[in-house]
Amino acid sequence: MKKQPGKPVTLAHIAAAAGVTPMTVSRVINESGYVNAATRERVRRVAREMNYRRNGLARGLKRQRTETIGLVLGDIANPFAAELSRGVREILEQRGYTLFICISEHSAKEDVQAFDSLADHRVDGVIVATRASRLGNERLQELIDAGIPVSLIGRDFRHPHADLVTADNLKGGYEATTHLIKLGHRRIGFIGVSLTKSVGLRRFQGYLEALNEHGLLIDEKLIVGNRDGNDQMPGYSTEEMGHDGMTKLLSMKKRPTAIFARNDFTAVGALNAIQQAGLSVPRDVGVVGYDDIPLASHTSPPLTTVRQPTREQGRVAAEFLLRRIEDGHDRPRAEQVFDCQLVVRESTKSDRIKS
Amino acid sequence: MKKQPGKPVTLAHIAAAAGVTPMTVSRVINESGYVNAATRERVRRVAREMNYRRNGLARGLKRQRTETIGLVLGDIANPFAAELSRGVREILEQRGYTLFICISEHSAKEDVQAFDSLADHRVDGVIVATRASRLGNERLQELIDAGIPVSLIGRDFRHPHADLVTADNLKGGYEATTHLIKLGHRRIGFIGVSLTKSVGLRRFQGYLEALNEHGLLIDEKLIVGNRDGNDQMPGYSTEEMGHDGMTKLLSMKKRPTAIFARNDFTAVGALNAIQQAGLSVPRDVGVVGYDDIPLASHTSPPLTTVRQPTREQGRVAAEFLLRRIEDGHDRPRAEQVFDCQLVVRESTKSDRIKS
DNA sequence: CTGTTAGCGCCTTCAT
DNA sequence: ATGAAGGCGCTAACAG
Repeated sequence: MKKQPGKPVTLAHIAAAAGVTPMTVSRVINESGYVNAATRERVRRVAREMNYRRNGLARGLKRQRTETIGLVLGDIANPFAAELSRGVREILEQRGYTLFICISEHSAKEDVQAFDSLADHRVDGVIVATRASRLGNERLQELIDAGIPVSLIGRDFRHPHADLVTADNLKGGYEATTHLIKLGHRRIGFIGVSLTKSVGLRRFQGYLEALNEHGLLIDEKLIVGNRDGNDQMPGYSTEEMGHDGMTKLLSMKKRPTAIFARNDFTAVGALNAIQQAGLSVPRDVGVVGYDDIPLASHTSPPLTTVRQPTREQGRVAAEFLLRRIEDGHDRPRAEQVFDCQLVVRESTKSDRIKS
Repeated sequence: MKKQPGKPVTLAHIAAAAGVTPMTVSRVINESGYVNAATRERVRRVAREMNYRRNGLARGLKRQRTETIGLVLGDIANPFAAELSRGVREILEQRGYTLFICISEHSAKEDVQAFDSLADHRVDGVIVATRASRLGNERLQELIDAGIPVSLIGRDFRHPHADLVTADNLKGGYEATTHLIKLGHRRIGFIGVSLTKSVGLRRFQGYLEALNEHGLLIDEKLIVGNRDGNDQMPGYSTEEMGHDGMTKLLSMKKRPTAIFARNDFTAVGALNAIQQAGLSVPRDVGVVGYDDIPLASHTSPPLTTVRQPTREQGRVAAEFLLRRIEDGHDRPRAEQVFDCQLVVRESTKSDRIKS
């Protein structure tokens, strides 16, 4: 048993070099079972000298688990996704799991590819934080039925054996809009509707409900975004949507006195469009965003927004998943809905509304 | 061979159900070798009905490759990292590889963990885009020596058998600073020095060289940041550093007339600090950032910055890696340095400098 | 404390 | 066009 140059070192190589069997080496590497102290040291030394790396494929194949979790994200350039993954990692790390992230760039096809890759490589479970799609949901269904533990974050999909974590975006949208109404605004615009993103849709519904409940008419002309369902654009470029949408709203004969943007990036784009038009926030137009990204407190003026406990959602999703991995596929689904919190800053601190 | 509920379906299960041997099923699944058309259809149907998913561990173990690439990123909430990963994915996808991303949160320890996880799970190669550290470099060295193909992006580490892609940050910093000097600025601040991030360090060196070469004195008081080397903060929160650094600079008796920020987030923070102080950009203070993130063209005023071909760097790193995987470990190292490009926008469009 | 046996699920090779 | 044998590298279970 001589090591070939180029081929990876195996337990057998080390065993031969140390004059023991592969099993003993395995015990040393995994620190399991009894091994004579002297033998252990010798094996350790040889393994180190030969630059041994264990083969996770063989190990996983034998043990039927890989201590590995997959996370599917739609968009990597996104403070929300980042914060989520931090929460997930926090939990996984302390439980000894490794996290592999797959990006689907908001495409259903790549979503499916990500699921397949992770399932094929036998991760012990998958956390899915991409938005729903017919294709994606179908494959997800298959995965779960095949017994792969799945935990969902903010994805509009239910299955009796998949856990779900969401934020109450409807209520968040409702509160953001109500905040503007209470400040005296009567013509409130919405920037960033899209028919495919369920999360944004919820926020929009909250906006509609608030208007309704306060007896305000819904004016379609105050609602902008890409409503044709064609929104392949990555999340971060919504600054552009905010900018363009706001510019459009400002060109109206009776422009809105305030706007609610579907997320903070959109709001920042709107902020700049307003300032470029020579108007002032919040004096001429009040602005509310959503997500409370780090930038939100550093814009000028600082942005009123709705905060959701993002990291906590990641943590809980990870905990749900680990529990499911331990308890097995039959565990009934857990669901947790998190409250959102309005964060009032300067961008709505208006005391007189121009009508 | 009856399928146990709960256990995954294997080739053997399908073979039994379809009345063939596992080998035939394997040929159908992989579309390799001759299989009778009728048999093929039958096997396909059974596989579909049983919701078969191939076991990538067994497959990889046998074939000695997984068609899988690992990407190690320091910070996920970062347009730069996002753009990089898009470039990488573009190439990998068309070549049939799957990408798994690991995040190290800018910690050397987690960097090493990521390397180990990926190596253990036998990815075919690793792309590393985290900043250098002693620990990380040591382990990287071991990986490469063990024969794992490695491609580096913007990481200050050289090895005869690892490829490297970088942007010329020194030149970029030099040109950004020279731009300000040519506009007439004489007191130019730098925000965001840190002794550990080599990339930022290069930009800073460019700043120093430009000052030197134009006969300007270097004023230490104009240089702010966390110089104690203690910068565990994630990249995106550098808005805070920009804000705080700028505030500090503005409180000086002779404040700078322009600043160069180590990246766009820092610059945005500075922008807002300036405006909160009641001053105007570029009239009172000119601002230059670095990276040309999408936000940069949507700030008010739009931000002058330095663009690097980020996605292209990802593409080239991926191409280097694939070539190395094909050619084997002995392939000599490839290195490509990309030029950066100054993008002039409103934040430096000053025609009169207040001194 | 250490070794032997066997098999995880798949695919390469050779045989039919 | 299909099957049989064997082994990738590792470890559970049992034997000594």
